[in-house]
Amino acid sequence: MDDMKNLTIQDIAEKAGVSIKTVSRVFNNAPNVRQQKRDLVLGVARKLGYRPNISARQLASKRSFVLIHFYDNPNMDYLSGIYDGMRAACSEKGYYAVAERLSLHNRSYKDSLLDYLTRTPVDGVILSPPISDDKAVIREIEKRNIPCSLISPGIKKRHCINVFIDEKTAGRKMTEFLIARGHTKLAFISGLDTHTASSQREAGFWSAIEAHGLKRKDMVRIGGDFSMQSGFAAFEKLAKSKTKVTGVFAGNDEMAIGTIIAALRAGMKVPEDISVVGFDDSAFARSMWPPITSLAQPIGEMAGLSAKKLIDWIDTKERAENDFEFPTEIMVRDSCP
Amino acid sequence: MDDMKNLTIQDIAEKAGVSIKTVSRVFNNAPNVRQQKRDLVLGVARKLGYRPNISARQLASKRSFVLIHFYDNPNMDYLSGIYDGMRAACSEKGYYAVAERLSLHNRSYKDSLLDYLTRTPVDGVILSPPISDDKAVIREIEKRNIPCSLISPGIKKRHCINVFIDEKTAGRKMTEFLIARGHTKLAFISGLDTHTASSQREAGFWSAIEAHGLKRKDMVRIGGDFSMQSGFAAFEKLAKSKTKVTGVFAGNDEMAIGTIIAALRAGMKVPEDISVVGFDDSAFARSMWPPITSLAQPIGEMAGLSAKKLIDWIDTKERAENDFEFPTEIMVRDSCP
DNA sequence: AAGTCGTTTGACAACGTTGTCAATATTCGT
DNA sequence: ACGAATATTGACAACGTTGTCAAACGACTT
Repeated sequence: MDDMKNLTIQDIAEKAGVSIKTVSRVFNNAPNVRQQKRDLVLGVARKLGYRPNISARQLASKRSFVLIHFYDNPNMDYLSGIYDGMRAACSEKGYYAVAERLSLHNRSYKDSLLDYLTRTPVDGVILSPPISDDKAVIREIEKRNIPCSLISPGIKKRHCINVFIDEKTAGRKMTEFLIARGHTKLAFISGLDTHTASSQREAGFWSAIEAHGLKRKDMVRIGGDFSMQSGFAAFEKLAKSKTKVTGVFAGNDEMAIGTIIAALRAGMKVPEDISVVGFDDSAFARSMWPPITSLAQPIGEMAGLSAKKLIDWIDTKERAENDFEFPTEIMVRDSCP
Repeated sequence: MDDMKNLTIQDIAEKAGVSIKTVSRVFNNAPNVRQQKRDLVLGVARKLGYRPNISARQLASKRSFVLIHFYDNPNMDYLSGIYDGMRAACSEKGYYAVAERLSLHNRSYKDSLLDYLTRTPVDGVILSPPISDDKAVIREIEKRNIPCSLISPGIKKRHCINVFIDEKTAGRKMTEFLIARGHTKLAFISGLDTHTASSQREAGFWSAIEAHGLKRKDMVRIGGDFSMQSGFAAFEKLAKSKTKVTGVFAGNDEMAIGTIIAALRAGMKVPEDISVVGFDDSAFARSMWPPITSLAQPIGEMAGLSAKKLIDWIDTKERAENDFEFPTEIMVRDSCP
């Protein structure tokens, strides 16, 4: 079964009666090929099941056909959403999707970035929070003229593609959801300060409070770090607080889980005694008991669009648009029904 | 910064005063190169910072330098352990690590496998449970003469590399741990039946029960499916059971988490009222509250060895040994201190 | 009908490695 | 010390694609 000789551009050229260069042009969507020949070549190629050899392509064109996603936040659910979206878009265009962790805590992260970019040339880069806000990283990429797309950046960069949701509106929407459920004393558990989106969500929270005429002093603001642990700790602080909140807005699902577990341990019922909402709509939010009401962003589509626009940029060497906003949706579940 | 001309084998050959073929030999660890020249070439290459061009290498050698890990179980923690281990071993040898989900539930999974193997040639394959027990998948890989390594296979295949822990002994060890803590009425929550390792763990459980003269009727066996949900359901069944167990052995950490959450909801304290142990030592086991006592297998090392042996096999075209057993360790935490 | 200018096509040389096989060193046996 | 055998080296042609540049083709103009 191993003897199936692989087809080359040569074979297709012969069968179609054109030069190999024309076949090459067709497969690269190059301009200046008569439609008739294009169809002919495509027909022959499809019939024979030809696929261009990647290595030869890379070697000759000095392009790698690789898009890389640098991340730091190890939220697996979010990551695999991005990866899936990237891959779908990439495979459609004959590109490869790669993911690489870049630890910002690590002092030498810049070295590893450089090392990586030098070692394995990449044609395009996607950055997700918190790296999408790291100026040093962005500068290095820019310096090399590598097209770059930022997912949910705190500040949109005009020389990058920016793909995002309106974090503030989302935060506000979620808060209004709690208010609409009759909660008037709320807690907000923030994420890390390095994560700009987190503060925007918080801004949305306060804007909802204000818009609905609720009192700021009925609100409790707790600093977390996106970890389950910090959600747990947040509940402990809440329990000690004089303000008895009935609704908790956690900056992400993991902190929501921590909060719920702590509440259960303290003998409270969720959502009867306290309602909790999360953010990100992760798998755990869905499989937790009770399942957690959470704000979903179409992260797969966002990453997919990132990849697609990046590929356009690489192929045409220019960008049409820069900014792409995506809608969000509240997934209503038992933790705040 | 983009103008740094990349070094080629040619440059190294000139500086070292040898032919390009000799440089090539050195970088491929080919035999029949005098040590003196080898050192010379390596020295020059290191000084200049030369790295072989992957594409050219692939093109000329008709090898892809890619090891792929096919998985189905989407336990992110386990997966990233495998990925990290693979990557460390791969990058050391100039190989690439790729991971690809192969959904066995999906009727067309075989097609996607074929599609994948045809599209992107791979030099070696690593399969993890439950795919490491899928005869059809293994057969397809074998048919193409692609070296293959199985992680924790139910049945060891003699034409594959097998990397595993002694599941039965591990199950027994964990059970004896519970018994040593004074628990005499136990529950075992099994995983999916398709996961052979799970039944072996269970066998270990029963063998410990027998060896310690405990009564089978004091034990409750509950069928789960590795999900948090099923751990939750398991506790509900336990609560209804006439046998009041004090120790629960969950087949993996997610079920352990489900069980604990259900116990908390029912107003029980963990570990005071009921002790729970898990399996896999996942990140969630560590960050849960209480943190979960769990059995750790060195999955990263296992995957690393898989990759290393696979590469040896690819490079030398023959296998030395087949089977590699790894030790396990109980990570004692608060859920059963 | 000839000239002009863009559009389409193709010939052929890269790209940076490894494979093949012949040439040259080195070692060994006597 | 002399072949014979073996270990080491190198020249050069692949590998399958894209880049370059010139040739051929069209459609217009005049």
